[in-house]
Amino acid sequence: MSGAADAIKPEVMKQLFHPEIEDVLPADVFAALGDPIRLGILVTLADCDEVDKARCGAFTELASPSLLSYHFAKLREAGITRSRSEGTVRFLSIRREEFNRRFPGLLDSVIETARRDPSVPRIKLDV
Amino acid sequence: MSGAADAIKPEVMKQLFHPEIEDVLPADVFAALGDPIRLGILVTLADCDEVDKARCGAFTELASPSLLSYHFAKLREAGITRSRSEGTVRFLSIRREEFNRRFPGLLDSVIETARRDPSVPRIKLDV
DNA sequence: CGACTATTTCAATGATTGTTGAAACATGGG
DNA sequence: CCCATGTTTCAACAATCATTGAAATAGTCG
Repeated sequence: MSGAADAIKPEVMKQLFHPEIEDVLPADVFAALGDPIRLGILVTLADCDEVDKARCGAFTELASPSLLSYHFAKLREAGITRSRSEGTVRFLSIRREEFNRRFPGLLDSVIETARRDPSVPRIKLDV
Repeated sequence: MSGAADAIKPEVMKQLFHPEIEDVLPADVFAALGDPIRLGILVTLADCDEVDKARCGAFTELASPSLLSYHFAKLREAGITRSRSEGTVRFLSIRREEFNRRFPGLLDSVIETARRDPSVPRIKLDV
């Protein structure tokens, strides 16, 4: 429109839906946890969360890209994770503080449960 | 077979399947918890578990008998509850000790989570 | 712009789920 | 034995789920 070059464009990829934490229902949370791949994503995130640098593309050992995207959406829509875009890459993290406020103590025991169990697949993120 | 009258017949209703607690997988547990009616059954049981006198028929506020039976089976097959028959009636209880041994701390935070949330239906058992 | 990479979306599929109502089964009591 | 009661099973159904592969989209870099 104006003659000025739109040089400084803040990288804003399409925003994905994240529910308000108050709107998250327990049954939906548990349903989201009821799949081994998603539990694998969760424990992998939990073991990497301190750096907050878990690229979506780093999970390909768990499933194909498109299937991963499906499972990422399930976790995100259940209020468990947050997806943040940075340039061409998308990062995934656990909504720890919010989730702990909404369901105190639940996340820790879920993660511990999943972490302890060999049926839950996990990968080593190369951060 | 023998001429003796089979007078003393211990009341044995058809045995329902209960998995060994070691065979229970976290993903199946969470899937079983991923339904509001089943969470309602669980918190109702939790609030009545001390007496261990929760008749299956006492849950009819939550759903129809046949639907209840379906949800009871889900909880049972996920290793969360135990169904015990006594004459014509069936009683339901939480497999607390076993479950706590298998997944330490999980059950308590699940029950707390469900108990706190108004989206989980609950009933008052008339014991 | 055009090629390239990362990720999501779409369409299609078979499997599983939650629900309903009718039928079957088990037990106890006349 | 027949009946009443409590509970499960069965058959059906629409809805959702997990999975696949191809296509679309967003951003980066030449």
